[in-house]
Amino acid sequence: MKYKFREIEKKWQNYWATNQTFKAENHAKTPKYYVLDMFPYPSGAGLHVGHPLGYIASDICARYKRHKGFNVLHPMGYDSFGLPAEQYAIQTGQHPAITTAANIKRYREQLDELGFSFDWSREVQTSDPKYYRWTQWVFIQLFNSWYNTISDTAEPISTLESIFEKNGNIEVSAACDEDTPVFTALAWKDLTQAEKQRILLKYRLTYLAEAEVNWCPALGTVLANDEVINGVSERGGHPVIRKKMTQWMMRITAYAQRLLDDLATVDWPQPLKDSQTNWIGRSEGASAIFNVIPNADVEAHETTGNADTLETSGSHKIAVFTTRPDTIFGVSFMTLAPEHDLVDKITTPEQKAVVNAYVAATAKRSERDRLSDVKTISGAFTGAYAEHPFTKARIPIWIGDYVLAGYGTGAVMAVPCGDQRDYDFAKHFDIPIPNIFKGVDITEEAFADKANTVIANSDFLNGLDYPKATRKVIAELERIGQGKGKINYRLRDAVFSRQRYWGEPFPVYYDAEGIPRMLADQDLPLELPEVKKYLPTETGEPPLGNATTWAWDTNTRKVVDNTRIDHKTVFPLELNTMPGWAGSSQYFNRYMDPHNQEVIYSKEAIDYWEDVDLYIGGSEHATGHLLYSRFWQKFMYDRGWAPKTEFARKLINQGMILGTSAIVYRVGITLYIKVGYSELSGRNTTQLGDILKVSKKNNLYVSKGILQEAINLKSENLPHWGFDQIQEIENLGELFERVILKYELTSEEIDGVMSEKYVLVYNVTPIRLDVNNVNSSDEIISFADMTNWNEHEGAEFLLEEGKYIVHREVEKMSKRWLNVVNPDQICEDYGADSLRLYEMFLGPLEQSKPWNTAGITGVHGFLKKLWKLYQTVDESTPTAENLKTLHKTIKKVEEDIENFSFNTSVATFMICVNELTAQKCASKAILEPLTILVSPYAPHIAEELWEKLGHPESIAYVPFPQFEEKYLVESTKEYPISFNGKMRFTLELPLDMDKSAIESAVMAHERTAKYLEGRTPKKVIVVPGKIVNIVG
RNA sequence: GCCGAAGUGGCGGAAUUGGUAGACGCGCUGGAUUCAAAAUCCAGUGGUAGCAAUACCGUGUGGGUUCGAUUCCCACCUUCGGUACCA
Repeated sequence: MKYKFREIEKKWQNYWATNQTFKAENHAKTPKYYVLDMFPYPSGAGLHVGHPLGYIASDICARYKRHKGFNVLHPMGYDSFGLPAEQYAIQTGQHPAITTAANIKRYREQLDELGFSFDWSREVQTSDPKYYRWTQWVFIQLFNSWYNTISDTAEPISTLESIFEKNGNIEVSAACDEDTPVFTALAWKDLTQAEKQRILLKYRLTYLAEAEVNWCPALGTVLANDEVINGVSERGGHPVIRKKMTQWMMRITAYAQRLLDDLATVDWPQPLKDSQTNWIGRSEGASAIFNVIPNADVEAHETTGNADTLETSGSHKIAVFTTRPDTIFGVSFMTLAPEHDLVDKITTPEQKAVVNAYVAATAKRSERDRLSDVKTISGAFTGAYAEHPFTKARIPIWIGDYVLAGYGTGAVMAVPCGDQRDYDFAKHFDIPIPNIFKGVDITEEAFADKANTVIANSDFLNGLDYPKATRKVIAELERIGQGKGKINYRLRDAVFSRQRYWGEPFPVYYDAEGIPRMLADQDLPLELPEVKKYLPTETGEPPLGNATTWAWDTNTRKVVDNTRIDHKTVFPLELNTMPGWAGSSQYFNRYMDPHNQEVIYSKEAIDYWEDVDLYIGGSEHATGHLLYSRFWQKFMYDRGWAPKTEFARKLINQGMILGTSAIVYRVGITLYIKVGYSELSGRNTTQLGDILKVSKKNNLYVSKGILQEAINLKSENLPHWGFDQIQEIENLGELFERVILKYELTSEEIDGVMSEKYVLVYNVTPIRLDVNNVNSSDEIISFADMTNWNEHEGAEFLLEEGKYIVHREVEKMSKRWLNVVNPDQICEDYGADSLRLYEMFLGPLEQSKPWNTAGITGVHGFLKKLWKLYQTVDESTPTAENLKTLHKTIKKVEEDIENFSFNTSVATFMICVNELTAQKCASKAILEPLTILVSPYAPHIAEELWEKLGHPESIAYVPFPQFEEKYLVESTKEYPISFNGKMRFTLELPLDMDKSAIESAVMAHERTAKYLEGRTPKKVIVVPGKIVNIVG
């Protein structure tokens, strides 16, 4: 009988669905096991063969654990809020819910085709009001909580209010805004309700704050850092400015230390833990306060300003954070970030113009742009001076964009002798560089070697090393009240507002005083309103500003028409929506009890399932989803809603499956670009005509626009570009994927820059061939005969329009690159079981590897052989050989699954089937357990064979075969006999033979004599059971 | 720059408490079957030399430890991923 995989697979997929084979119960006598995949965003493109990799691995684990007697929870759902659906809505007017539903339907079909053992009865969709009701609920709980840094836990805000009533906030130690005032109980009682709320907002775990964002006025939205390139928006090229906007924030920084510490408790990949550690960025040091020396001119100037600044003028303090407090006597200036609040207040009238110009210039640049341009030193002197806390010396205060507003206090005490950035700044602006290191030359560069530091010229620190000096100076700073030891984190509170339509609405309205108020739990969900258009409003409000029914009636507790807003009982609702990570930060817990309408999940459910035993997903979520989820989980734990502080015990990052793109380059006009040697570092071995990949690594970006412009010029008119132009062409949006470079000159010195090179750029409009349909691209119709483009790698074609080169590149699968391989077609041609096996067989799960459809015939052939093996099954007693093959396989497969080494177990299956076929094994006693072994990997064929073996019920819960050592016990060993470490021949000897007996047996062998050529061996190494090595 | 991962046949990869390098599969070569093809089956397949037995070389490069190194140590090169004026 033929292996009709299509029929078999359909049959069992229907069986599983009809019988709800994989429905998990929230209770069982057996232990629980929770296997989770990172749920997908249902994109319009559907799945490609790379997507299911992790799902297949997790499905194997889930099925294996069922055989092992665990109660397995293996759910799936969709992270269905997101940008693509919204963009599609903007373009077509189609409601995102409609596109999303269609995409989910398509995803579901594709997933079902692959035979996953998901418990679909627990499906969640983040854009479903029944789901996001609970996202909103968590938000409310965060709002109603504060972080007590003494108990180191989140507590209900009501506890804080009662403390305020009794004692004010003097005794309170909490994660709160920097500008929180100190008050007594008496003062608290005198405050109005609104004032009290404003204070409480400074403590809440989610709060409103002015955050600096990339604002694009033309698009009317905030852009993420990676959506801004060279100060303009990636799409449309509109100018982007840095702007402060009121945004919802998450006080994740309250959890920084715990997020760091608890990494030690989870079994996650080290690289992922490292990225989280870096992201949190803990550094130890000290904070120090420098007093600004009052300046009469500034104060005179300020009196003309508003009254607010007047009361604080004259007593400005600059707080800095430093990891090197021991170098405090080396301070020769201070630098503030251009955005620093004090800049305006301390700048002298003479310097005002210069400073304002500099601040304005910096504001125009995006943060990313600033960071990418580290070579240019710029800054301005404020005219103000600060007083050194110890020497009382006058220290000039500068502003410079090398100081970032968002890190530390946005101000640094500059120690040019000990920090290269300060050193460069000092050199550039001719600021003195005092040396405070003993026996160190600082004429060329700063000295930053902590380990070899001996402090000099530093009063009470003289002669001390780094740790001693640090301790001493911190003690001194504390004594004079101008500083203390401090731990600083790079982690910032997360902006939680998005000016988007397709996201969770905040369950928030604003009262008459503009204070945010939460909806009551029972009023949730607050559903997304209908809007006529999905773009920002003309006044620059987020898309929800277009909704006409978007006001909250506190009497009826219903959403009502905006016209009814009276700020008495009807109030405006929040217009922002939540970011993508909101919905994914709790879904793993919601799966435990997904249909609960009373609570987010029942206590029984979460006490039973506790946490995820195995979480599989991509490493791109290392610092986003996984950090935010850990934060939410800790919060839920603190408030008693979750029994575990970490939601996932073990995590595996599956690698990417890469596609092979076919790219045709048209070799266009040559163009001269001067490239600094540094831009091509490491590539000085490039040969004439090499195809050089343009990437971050060599920092040479060439924009389409510039090339097209240049192509229109004749070579003699080409501009002689200098470094400024190079700077300009870096970072431009539309990047070429490849540039074919040809070196013309080796080196030259221009403008004092060493080793510059002229590079002849042959280019180059890469044309991509659709690897699935080479003939489809009109542009390269000339290549129509290249159906087997693989063979044309590197081939050059001379056509009328010019010269073309064909190139293959392995890269991420993407619709855009035309290199996507569709799993549907594979399932059609070879079956889901083949696809599952093949994806596992490709290589280690964690590794990225290229896809090559041709190879699937190997595993498909294996399945056919397996099928054949079962054609004549009998009740015969298995031979010792049969049993050995089987138990060897059981052992290896079991080990492999436990180690997530799926590729090697597929190889083991192949060996097993090859051996059993050779042995002509037909024994049911062998084939029955083999079916179970294979079933997690190739479930359809396993079910079918199981049925053929006479079992009416599904194989899914049949116990895993028990490995028995006794079948593998050997009496002899094929000893490799080596001479000087080189294996020459093998010799079969009894395993129980002792060392000396082995030695004499080997020495007596005729071939030993041959290799010794009459010499007496110096030494004979015998490792019983392993090897014999004769040293001659 | 910093942090991390990795370099093994034509390709994907296997083997690590140091013990027969290249399992398994793809591809390729030859053969069987077929009118032919597909499919299937058999044999071979790291490189060099040789009819062969066999010899030498071989796990990014250079050293080292060891009877023995893909595995351990030192230095370096390359590729990939992340991150970056973090004070």
